[in-house]
Amino acid sequence: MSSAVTRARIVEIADRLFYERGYQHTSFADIGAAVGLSRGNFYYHFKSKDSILDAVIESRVASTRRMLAEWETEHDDPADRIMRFVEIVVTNGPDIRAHGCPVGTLNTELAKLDHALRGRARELFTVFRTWLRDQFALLGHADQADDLAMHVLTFSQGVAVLSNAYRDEEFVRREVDRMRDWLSTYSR
Amino acid sequence: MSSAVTRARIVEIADRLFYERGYQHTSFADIGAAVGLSRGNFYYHFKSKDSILDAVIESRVASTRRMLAEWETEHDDPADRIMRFVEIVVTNGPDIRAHGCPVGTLNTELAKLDHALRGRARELFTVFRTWLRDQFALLGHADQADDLAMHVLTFSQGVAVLSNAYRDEEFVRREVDRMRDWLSTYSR
DNA sequence: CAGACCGTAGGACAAGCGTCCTAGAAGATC
DNA sequence: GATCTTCTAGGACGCTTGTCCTACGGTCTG
Repeated sequence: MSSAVTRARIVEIADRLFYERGYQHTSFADIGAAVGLSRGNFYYHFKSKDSILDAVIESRVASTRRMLAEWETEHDDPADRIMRFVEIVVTNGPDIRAHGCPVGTLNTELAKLDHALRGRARELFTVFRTWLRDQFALLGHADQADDLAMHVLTFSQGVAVLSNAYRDEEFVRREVDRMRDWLSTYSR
Repeated sequence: MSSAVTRARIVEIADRLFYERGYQHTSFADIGAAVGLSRGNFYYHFKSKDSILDAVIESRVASTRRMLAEWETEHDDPADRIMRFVEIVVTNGPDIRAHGCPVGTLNTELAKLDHALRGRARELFTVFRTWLRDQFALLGHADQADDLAMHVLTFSQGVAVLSNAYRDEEFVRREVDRMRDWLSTYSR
């Protein structure tokens, strides 16, 4: 099979495993078994575990950008776009209850490891942050847009951690409602 | 040295290392080196790594209860007590920026590992949750006390994750201010 | 002083890890 | 069809992990 295709499959599966079990707790052998490749053969595609992580982060950044761009075409009102983000914790509820937020948990893990790719992982937050900032600016709050963006991120991370700990769907719904009320005071 | 004293020292040091570097990433050898004991000798005090974790969680639960009891003697107004909790993210700012919230990150890690002690770690959240609930009940909001308690926890976890990712002190301050305003609508 | 007991040191162990190597299969090129 | 490149299998390597064992130095009891 072509190298590019195999590489993409490795990244896709590593992405899922890193999310579900964490980076440290996912071994070369795990990825190899899931992809259907021998462990040693990995070295042809990726020279180290870190380089797989790097590719996974890059892939996540790209797909996040795609998703946000799509939301912009689907909603004209920036407030609707922001709510679309807020509701991720409902839309992806089952995954988040089981494994937390992909962005938050990766950042938390890499911070503990003092990992070289910590900075790259933070970019994932920044993609959302700048996008949210832009939406608040469009709503006429350019002066405090970044602050409001960070507040929305704070909400989503808090909900993710606690819904993961308690596996409580109702709690998520109540927090989303609260967020909707808060957001309405910043809408047109 | 007496067994009880050594045991307590192991727990104390393991507690710190688990917080700073994560559970998985802390080895028997690490703890041994930090305590000043040979690796093998550990088996005299703890029969497994999990049993150390269990002791660490127990110790954290106990010290959290002590702290909360102390806050009750220091503040008569439940709103002041809640603010004392809210301000943890400022008081322990440097640690949280460096290593996240001890409770949140442990729960997140154990969830990924699908670890047997996940439930015990959740107790740490519950200690805060029930205490906050009691404070809101004292403020006359018994009907929605648990919901409000969870909202405060959501705030603290969200702030912890993001201040850890961005190492941003100003952000924390702004979120605490926002929380203070929100809380004032529930005070007497 | 003799013996029992508590705490320790240090290494053996099997397994798993990330990394690396080599030989061969598969496929493309001429 | 021969040759060269691309991809793969499978295992060796050195290291670290959690676990376990045995033998030694202290301390206290009779």
